[in-house]
Amino acid sequence: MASTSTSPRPARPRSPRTGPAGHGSADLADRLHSAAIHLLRRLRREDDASGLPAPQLSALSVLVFGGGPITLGELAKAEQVRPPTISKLIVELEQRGLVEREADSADRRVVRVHATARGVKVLQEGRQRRVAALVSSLAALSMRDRALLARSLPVLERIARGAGHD
Amino acid sequence: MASTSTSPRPARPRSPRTGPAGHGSADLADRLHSAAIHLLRRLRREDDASGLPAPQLSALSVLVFGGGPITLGELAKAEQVRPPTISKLIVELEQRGLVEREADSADRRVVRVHATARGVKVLQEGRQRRVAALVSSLAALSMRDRALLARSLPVLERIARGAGHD
DNA sequence: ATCAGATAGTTACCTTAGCTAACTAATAAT
DNA sequence: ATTATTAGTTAGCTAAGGTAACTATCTGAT
Repeated sequence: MASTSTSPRPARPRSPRTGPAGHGSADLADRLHSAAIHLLRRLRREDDASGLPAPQLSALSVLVFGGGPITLGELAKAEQVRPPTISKLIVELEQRGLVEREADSADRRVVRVHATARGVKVLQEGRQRRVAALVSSLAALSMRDRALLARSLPVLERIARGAGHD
Repeated sequence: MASTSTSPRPARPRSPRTGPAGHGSADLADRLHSAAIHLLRRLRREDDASGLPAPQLSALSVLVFGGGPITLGELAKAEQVRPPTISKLIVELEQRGLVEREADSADRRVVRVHATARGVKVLQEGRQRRVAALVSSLAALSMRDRALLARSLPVLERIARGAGHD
């Protein structure tokens, strides 16, 4: 059957809730919100098969691909969470042997963290495991839909980061 | 400056992590995952300003827009979570006076829930509050980007629901 | 040189979301 | 009637997120 993507929106696609009006930024925002919730719920379940929880994976990937050790404060900012949240998160990653702390010689308040070799390995494996289900969904899409998604991702990423916010 | 959206992807848009290769379904999945995490984190913070937590809002909106009372099992399925999760969630919504249970006369095992008048009201207010920040981000997008996002949403929704999964 | 303020993290404590396992209660099947 | 199945709940776990209050260090005035 025809993919739903190319038609702009057939009244109410299939979601049980489309919001009040059905068009405009509010509706868009609402559906985006809902889609994000369900996407993450789905990924969380897949990932429980021995992967890392999503926030830990996310933080670890900052460490691995961010190039070099960074401070907890920088990490908190990158991950858009409060210091205590990062603090705990790092403790857990540390207990799993995936990251290590290093002291800053100049300023002894700051703590820098970097991924261990095992952290890098686990990240890559976990990433694969986690996205495997997504990949199969993506593979099931038509080329057009996949291309559409790929093109809209930068936009998505910008608003996820809070562009146009303050 | 030019919006980043229309160009497919300028090497590394601005995210500190783009993944290993930088193309293919795995990369797409990875970035989608990351975007969803950050989007929800952002919304959670906005919403704490007196709104409901995201999962509660999501469940409530199923009740409000789903048309008529539904059983906990159906709700669990709609929300893609396990029964105990829904059970607790409903308890909380109930304590806030936003939903009510009703017994099924035919089968006394099942519990149906429906939103109260207050539930409907709170949903609408909460929804507005929650998406307000998103709306402002969306409003800051170019028309092209917004249209792009709108077109890709049905695809996003499908994969969020697990299409092509099993 | 000291002492007030700012900054980086941590600790303690709370709420919520999600899960599995084990349970109760009710219905369906043999 | 007994057994099996189904709907929800309870108990107990892990983890993410937050605020408030704390320690430790650094910076800047005086």
